[in-house]
Amino acid sequence: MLIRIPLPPYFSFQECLWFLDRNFDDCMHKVSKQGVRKLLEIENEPVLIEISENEAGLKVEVLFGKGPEEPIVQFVEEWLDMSRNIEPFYELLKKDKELAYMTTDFYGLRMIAIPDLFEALCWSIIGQQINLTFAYKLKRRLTETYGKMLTYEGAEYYLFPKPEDLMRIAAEDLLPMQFSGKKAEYIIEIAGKFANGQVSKEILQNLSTQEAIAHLVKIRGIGEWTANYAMMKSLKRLECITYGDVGLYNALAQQKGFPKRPSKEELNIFFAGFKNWEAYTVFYLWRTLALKKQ
DNA sequence: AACCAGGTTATGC
DNA sequence: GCATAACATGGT
Repeated sequence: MLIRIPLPPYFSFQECLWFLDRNFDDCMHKVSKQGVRKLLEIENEPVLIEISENEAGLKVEVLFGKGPEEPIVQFVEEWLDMSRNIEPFYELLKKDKELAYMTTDFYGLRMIAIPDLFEALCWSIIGQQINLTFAYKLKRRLTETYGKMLTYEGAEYYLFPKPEDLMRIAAEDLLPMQFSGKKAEYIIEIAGKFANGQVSKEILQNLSTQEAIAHLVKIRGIGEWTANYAMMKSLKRLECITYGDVGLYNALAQQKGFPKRPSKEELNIFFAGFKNWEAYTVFYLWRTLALKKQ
C-alpha cells in the first residue's frame, strides 16, 4: 500500500530526517538513504512503514501488515508535526538577532514527537542525568528485551514495551542492563500506573498544561524537567519549557550568552519573546548543540 | 583523571 | 525550605 501526504509549508523532510538520524543509535526507527522505517501498532497488529519523499510530497509505504490508512497517516502527521503552521514561530525567530539564522539553517525542521506517552515518560526517565549515547543504549536493551519485534528483510524492528510488559518485572531484572536501581523502580511503577489507568494520555489531554504537570510530578521519578519534556514531546503542549535542562542551558549560553545556570526568571524573560512557541524554541536550541559536532 | 551528562529522590539541618 | 549525596557509566 502506498499513501501520499502533501507537504505543508515550512516543512523539510530532510531536516526531520536529520534529527531522526543525529549521531545516536535510536532503536525506535531506522534511517536509510531513502527515508525512515518504523514499526507501528495499528489495531493491535504490527505495521511496518517506510516514509520517503518525492516530487509529489511524502510517500508512506506499508512494507508489512495492513490496516486502515487513516491511523497511519495520522501517526505520520503527528510524529513529524505536519499539521502545524509554524510561520508565526519563524516570525518570532526573525525578531531575535542571534537566532534569526535558524529560519534558514534549520528551515522546515519540525518538533519530532513521541506520541506514546508511556514511551515518552520512560525515555525521559532513562535520559535523566546521563549522556545521550548511554541513554540510547539503555533504551535499546529495554526495548529488545521486552518490546515486540518484527523481522523484515533481515532487519529487526521494535515496538516500545507496553506497560503490561514492564509492570510485572522486578527492578533487579533491569540491573544487568545497567539501569540504576532507582530508574528501574520508577519505570516499573509507572508501568503499573498506566496499566491500572491512573495515568494515561487521555487523562492529561483533558487537563490544562499546569494541571497535567502537577499530576505528573506526583509520580516518583518524574520531576519538573521530565513532566515538561513529556508534555512537549507527547502531548505537544507548545508552551512547555524544560526547566533545569542542561542541554538547553548550554545552547542558550552559546547562542545568547546566557549564564551557565540561568534562573527561572531569566528563562521566563527570554521565553516571553516566544509565547506559545516555547517548546519549539527549546527544540531548535537543542538542534544547535549538534552544530559543532559535525 | 576529574568532571559533566537533555535530573530526581532521600536525607539531614 | 534549602543544600547535598547518591545514582551508573560513557564521553571529553
